Amino acid sequence: MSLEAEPQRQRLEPDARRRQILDCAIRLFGERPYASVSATELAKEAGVARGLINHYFGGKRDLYLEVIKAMVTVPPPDRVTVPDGTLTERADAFIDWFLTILERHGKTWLVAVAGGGMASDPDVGKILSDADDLAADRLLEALGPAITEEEAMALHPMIRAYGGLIKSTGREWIERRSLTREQVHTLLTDTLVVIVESAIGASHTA
Amino acid sequence: MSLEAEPQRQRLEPDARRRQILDCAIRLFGERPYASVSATELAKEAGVARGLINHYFGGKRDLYLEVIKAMVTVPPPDRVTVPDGTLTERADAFIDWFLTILERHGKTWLVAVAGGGMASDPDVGKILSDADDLAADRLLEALGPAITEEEAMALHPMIRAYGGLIKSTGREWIERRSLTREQVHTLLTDTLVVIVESAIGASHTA
DNA sequence: TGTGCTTGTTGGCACACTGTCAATAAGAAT
DNA sequence: ATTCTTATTGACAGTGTGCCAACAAGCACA
Repeated sequence: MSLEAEPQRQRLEPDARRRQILDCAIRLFGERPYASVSATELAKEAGVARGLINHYFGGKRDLYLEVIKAMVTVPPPDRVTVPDGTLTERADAFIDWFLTILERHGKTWLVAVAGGGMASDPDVGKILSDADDLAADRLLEALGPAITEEEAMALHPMIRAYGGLIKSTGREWIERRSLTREQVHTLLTDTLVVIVESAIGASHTA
Repeated sequence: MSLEAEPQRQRLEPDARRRQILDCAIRLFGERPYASVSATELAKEAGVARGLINHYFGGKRDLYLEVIKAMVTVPPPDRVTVPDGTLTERADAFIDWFLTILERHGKTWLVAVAGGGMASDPDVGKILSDADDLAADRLLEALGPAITEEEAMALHPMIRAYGGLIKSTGREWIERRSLTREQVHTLLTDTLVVIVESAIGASHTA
């Protein structure tokens, strides 16, 4: 007796449907660990048949890879960092910018960098590793002309490692609330400067 | 026709059987990620019925928690670190000792600290977090009387975060082989000294 | 040596989850 | 109104897991 009975099924453009499922997956995987989110629940939450997930993404696992990829791609490549200044000033500015965007997307970012709980998975590890590479490049770029090209090459793996410090420090700040933003800022800036100066000094003497 | 037909079933002491299954689980979970190791395979590998795993550990998940717990408990509480010397010397000695034991148990350690691929799981996270706490305590203790009790309190979360740097740096060294032991040694020592001095300096002025 | 008992051990049952795929119908084109 | 494309569905088969009653290995006792 309804005037406009909604059709049982709603046809959407493949891209739209794919995006809808992906958004729903990002939300659910952001709240609970991978294993505790069933494809059935995911489909129900998205108001879709479970088979559609396999149709669009191949499988639950593949969908999860997309989620992680979307999560680690969060930070936009802003360029608000000062283009000149001493190494310390540059590092300071970069960390400050990063902490600001971390203050917003912090929760999501933490889930992502933890691998969502599957860091040992080769494919997941690859995604996270690539994200680390990109982040390291961004950071080295932000430090600007203070370092040469070959110095950047040598620094790259160290900055990758430094990324681990960023993550754990961020976790202490956002999740455990055991550090203030000022403490985090100081710690990350100081260590970054030391790492860069130490490595550059070593490369100069070598 | 066998002279001494082995009995189909072999009765073991509960502790022995439990240890046997746990050892087997440590080996398998150390090689492949959690999801790809089935309880069936685990039981077959251990030469036991699958039901026995549930009987002794409750479930595959609970067994996994035991494995992680066993893995992160690897580092023995040695006391070879120099009891006196400057902060830099102490840090240097500690890092050197740590890198040496890491050279042996490195592979296992990396699997463990990555959460084996389930870091987002609350229970797994708790185990890793406790391990981080213990490691931070050990490190602060190794730095010795150079820092006071309340300084150690304030430093604790920072050292926890520093643990993240240790992990990522160790991964670059052991897994990716993008850094040499000397580079790792220098990086970790320098950053540790800076973190401690910076925090202590701040607490002195405060 | 034979018998009974304790309990470590087994195999099968029921349930949940996942990937696959042919059948279905929503929506545009005619 | 009808046809056609294809997004969408529901069911099926396979696999993994927790649970539990039945079984027997090894010890104690007569």
